Amino acid sequence: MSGTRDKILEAADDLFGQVGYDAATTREIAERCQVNKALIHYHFKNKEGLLASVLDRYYEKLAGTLQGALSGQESLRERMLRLVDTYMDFLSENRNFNRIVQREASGGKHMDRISEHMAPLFQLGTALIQGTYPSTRTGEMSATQLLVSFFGMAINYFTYNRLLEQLTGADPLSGDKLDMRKRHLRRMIEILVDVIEEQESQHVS
Amino acid sequence: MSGTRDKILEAADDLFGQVGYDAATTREIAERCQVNKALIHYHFKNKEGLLASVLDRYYEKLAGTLQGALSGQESLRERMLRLVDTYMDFLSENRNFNRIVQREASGGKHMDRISEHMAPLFQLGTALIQGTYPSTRTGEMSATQLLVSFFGMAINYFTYNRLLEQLTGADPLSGDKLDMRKRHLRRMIEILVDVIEEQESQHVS
Amino acid sequence: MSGTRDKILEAADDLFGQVGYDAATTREIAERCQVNKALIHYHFKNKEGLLASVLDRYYEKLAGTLQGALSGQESLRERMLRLVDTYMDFLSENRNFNRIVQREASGGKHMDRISEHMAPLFQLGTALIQGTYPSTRTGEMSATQLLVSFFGMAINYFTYNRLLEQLTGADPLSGDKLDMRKRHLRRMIEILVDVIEEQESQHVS
Amino acid sequence: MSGTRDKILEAADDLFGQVGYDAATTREIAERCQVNKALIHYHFKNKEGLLASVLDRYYEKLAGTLQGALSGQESLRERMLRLVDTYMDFLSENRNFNRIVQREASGGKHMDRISEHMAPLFQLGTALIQGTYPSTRTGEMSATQLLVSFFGMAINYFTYNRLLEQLTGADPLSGDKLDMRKRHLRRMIEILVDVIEEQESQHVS
DNA sequence: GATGAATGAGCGTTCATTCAT
DNA sequence: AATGAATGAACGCTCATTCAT
Repeated sequence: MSGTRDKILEAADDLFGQVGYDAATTREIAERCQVNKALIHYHFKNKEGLLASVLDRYYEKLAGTLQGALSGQESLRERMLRLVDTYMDFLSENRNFNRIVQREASGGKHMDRISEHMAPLFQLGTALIQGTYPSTRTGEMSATQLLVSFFGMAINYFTYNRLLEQLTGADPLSGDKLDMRKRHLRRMIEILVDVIEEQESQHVS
Repeated sequence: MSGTRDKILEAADDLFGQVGYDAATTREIAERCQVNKALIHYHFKNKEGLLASVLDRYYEKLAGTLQGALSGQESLRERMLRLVDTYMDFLSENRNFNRIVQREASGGKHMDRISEHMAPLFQLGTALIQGTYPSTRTGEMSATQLLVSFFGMAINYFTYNRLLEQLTGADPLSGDKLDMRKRHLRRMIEILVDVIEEQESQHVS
Repeated sequence: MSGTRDKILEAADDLFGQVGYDAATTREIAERCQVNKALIHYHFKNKEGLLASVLDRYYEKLAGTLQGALSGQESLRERMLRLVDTYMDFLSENRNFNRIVQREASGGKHMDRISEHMAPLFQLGTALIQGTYPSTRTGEMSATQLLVSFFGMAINYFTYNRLLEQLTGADPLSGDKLDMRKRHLRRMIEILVDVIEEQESQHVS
Repeated sequence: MSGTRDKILEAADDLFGQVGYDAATTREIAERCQVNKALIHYHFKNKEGLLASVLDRYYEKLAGTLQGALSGQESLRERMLRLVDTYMDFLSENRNFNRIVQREASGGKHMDRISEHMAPLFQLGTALIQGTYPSTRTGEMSATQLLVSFFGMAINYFTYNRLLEQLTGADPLSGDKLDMRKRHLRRMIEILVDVIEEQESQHVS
């Protein structure tokens, strides 16, 4: 049993989340989990491999979580409402995830690795929407445009939580505030699905 | 004449945008603009001071741009439609801006400086919306929630443009694609303002 | 085996002695002992830590040496005569010691560390003298005044040895000249102990 | 009128005294006297030239002071008593002098310059003593030995004033304490001149 | 005399990584 | 699986000094 590997992963996850990949040092990671510095390279080959493992772990968890939310027999509207909740919960419970991904996705050498992880999730989403609503295949309200928007709405609440905290004086990640945000996003879903369904009826005719 | 200062700013802007603040080195910045390494510290005191100057320059430009878009006698709806266009153009013409800000806003030591810059812009936005639509003072469709959402929709298109490129096979930042995104966002504005105005009429009664 | 640590200490000792702490560079220390520059920081954390270790080593040696000289059953006069010899031998055999200490004791950031090392030695000396000759507790011939004087007589011969060399044309640190200096200091001891014992007899009456 | 030159000298004197030649930077010297950094090189050629000027100024002052004390028709004993007072006053009024000299005399590249300054003063002293007391030409109580001793007694009180302050809890450079030290040194003169005069009478016979 | 900009060398320090044990 | 020592490259930064104006 290699509890060491997990301890390193945990520490790296924390430090990457707090200061970013480049500012994080193997020395501090090793110190945080009380492990010899050289062991990081023994277990993960190098610093990049460590980040890859951290990301892999997250996307594995995320894929499972989202799949669970998307499956089922309810209407797409219902499943999307559930998805938003699930995703917000995931971001809330794994705050380092968004911190790491937002940073590395904004350019730099790890951008592609993240793209690779997200592509199948994104494609699953567009396929699902387009399957139900053919009118979303193209145009200004295409599934792609909608997904990017929803993705942005969800993620940015976490990315700029410090700004929001400063502006509102309250912790945006507390249970209350997070619930309000989830209500907002569900409302957005309702509004947009209404719009799409109306557009769909015109599209068919 | 202090063209040197500007040359350094330009180079730093580029490198910060490409690899991030931490991965950027003063040595490479100096090389890129053919300037002595020590001059960076002469003109900006610090690597941190250099980032601060880069950010200041952007937020100065942005504040001017947004103010121009928000002023005028048209309805708020009109002004918001114009604002979205203006903001998207700004992000398109200053692509490093989003790269730098997204990274540094996701935690780390420069988060607060960014918050300080964005706070007044954000407050201006909420004040404007709440002034016209009192029903947006609280609740799931509050001005704050709406602003975070719009901000996220706009920004994320740029943040994940590489993912979109990979998925669609086309450059999301080309004129065509960018116009489509702007149309999407304007449509979102129309939809939401409709919703708010209806909600407003009920709120008054 | 940590011979590396000692090699670094030796080289640092030499260079600090020759050019002073500030003018000494870690790079040259590393070169002198054929050791990787980074190892200095691995073993001593800091350039400051390196100086601290150099000083500690000296004061440890010195404390042992002086304790050996002061112990015994002979009269204080005898022990002081022996002490002077021992101290002069120590300074002669560890010439960098005086060079380093004189420089750093003359103000600057390491002054306090040196004071801390010397304080117990100094206090031991005064206690010993005052114990034997109560009349030296205060006044112009107090133990403190006498110790400072003797300390100065001994040290300055080394500090200004280059001046003396220039004036006399001979090496003041050669065996002959050093012996003469030791005879001078012993004679000073004899003279002053005579004075103190006479003063003591008047003091008692 | 070049008040600038003097302002620089003053600032350099202070900083050299506080942190030493190597740790002092031209930038801080320039800042302290509100003068452009480049002007230091205009007025003093380089940093070494600045130290040379600082030292020259001191030794000029010192030579005048000592000459005044040594001249006169009184006995050598009287003149030496006066000299000790004068010298201690000089050290007290020019505390940076001793700080700078002790540091640079302890090895390093400025040692020789200091030796050159001190040699004539030292030779004057030995000539004077040997002229009056021929028995001090050689031996353990030679004029040279005596001068080194007195020099050391005087100087070391200032060099180790911080240690003394820590040990006694009082400022050794206050008027009271300084007077006591001067009394001690005068007493030492009396004692030693007595010894020499006795030795002299035996030497003649 | 005085200044702001510029320079090249070098500073102490830290990095990810390797290696022998 | 684990460790302490070692490595070479590079880091941000500061230095004394120069130069054109």
